[in-house]
Amino acid sequence: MGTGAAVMDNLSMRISARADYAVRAALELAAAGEDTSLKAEAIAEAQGIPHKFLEGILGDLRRGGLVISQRGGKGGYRLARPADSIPIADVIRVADGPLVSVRGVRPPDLSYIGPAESLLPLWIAVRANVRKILGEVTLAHVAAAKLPDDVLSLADDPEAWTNP
Amino acid sequence: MGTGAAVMDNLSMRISARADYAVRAALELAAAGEDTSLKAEAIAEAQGIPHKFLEGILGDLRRGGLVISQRGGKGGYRLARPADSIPIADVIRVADGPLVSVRGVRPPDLSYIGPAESLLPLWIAVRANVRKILGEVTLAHVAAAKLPDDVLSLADDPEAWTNP
DNA sequence: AGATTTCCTATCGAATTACTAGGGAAGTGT
DNA sequence: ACACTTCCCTAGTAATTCGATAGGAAATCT
Repeated sequence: MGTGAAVMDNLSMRISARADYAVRAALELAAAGEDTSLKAEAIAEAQGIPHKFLEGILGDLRRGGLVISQRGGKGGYRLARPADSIPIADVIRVADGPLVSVRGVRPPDLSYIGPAESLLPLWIAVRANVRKILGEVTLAHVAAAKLPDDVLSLADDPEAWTNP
Repeated sequence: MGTGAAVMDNLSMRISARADYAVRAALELAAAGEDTSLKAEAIAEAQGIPHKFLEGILGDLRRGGLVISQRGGKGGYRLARPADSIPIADVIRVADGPLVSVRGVRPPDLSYIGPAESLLPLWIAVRANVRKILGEVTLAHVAAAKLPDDVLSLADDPEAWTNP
């Protein structure tokens, strides 16, 4: 579980508890295999996620078509597709909902004037780049601890781990 | 304005009003030139930013060493350094805090277990990527509407402007 | 002095986030 | 039929954050 500084945050890019929990739950399912069902309680236990909170998130994953559920004694959740066909981006999107915004306004609706005119293409570029990574890396990659080389090389740069 | 996709859905990437306003104010100063002072009210007017709100943001930029202020009749704000030596990342960080966070915690302070172990390097890679762009593009680039080629090519990909 | 403009503190409502509570619906084994 | 399990749904809530506003003190110019 993530223990550490309870500092302020929230800047240009932030991954919410919901998104983080959703990905970790999906990874647990990926590790169990496409044909094995896990109960919400077991996932919550394994990843240290509040169980009732997780239930809501798993509901989102189900409605998003990423996960299949079954109730009753032998019930639980399992992945709807092979883990190598589910990018991390999908999980985050389904759990966290529509959420690309500048000041709560969607980019196409922004009007920048004067010297700020080129700001929009910049935001778009950043977003495209983030999506390139999270759309390329799948649950299978992370669960097997085998990230694609280009992603790994980004993370290997020592400067990437420093503060600001 | 381009009314392209109505739902610019996607990953949890959000630029706060504070960060957006801070960058736009800095761009206005960049356009004015390093030696020209602009009054907060003038910047607020030019960019359509609530003037009292902007005052607080400019205070942050000053404390962050990006801007120099002068009070009194001929006072105002001006850049502390040449516009081509101030990356957008610096402005956002100073105005809004760290650039990327997971659940309010900065990536290096997270700890993951089980199949989620490789999540940390993934977040680090994403963060490094965001930093690469926003650390490369300066106020001068945006104010002159001349983004670096590699950034421009990312934004030019039509798919970058569409939905999931 | 008098006008101007930054600077500081304090407050506010609305929204969002991360969770909690309780109970009903659907499925399973005896 | 019955008990038990597990998902499913709706509400609520405490804490924080966000965007914005107000009033006035301190500095600087003419």
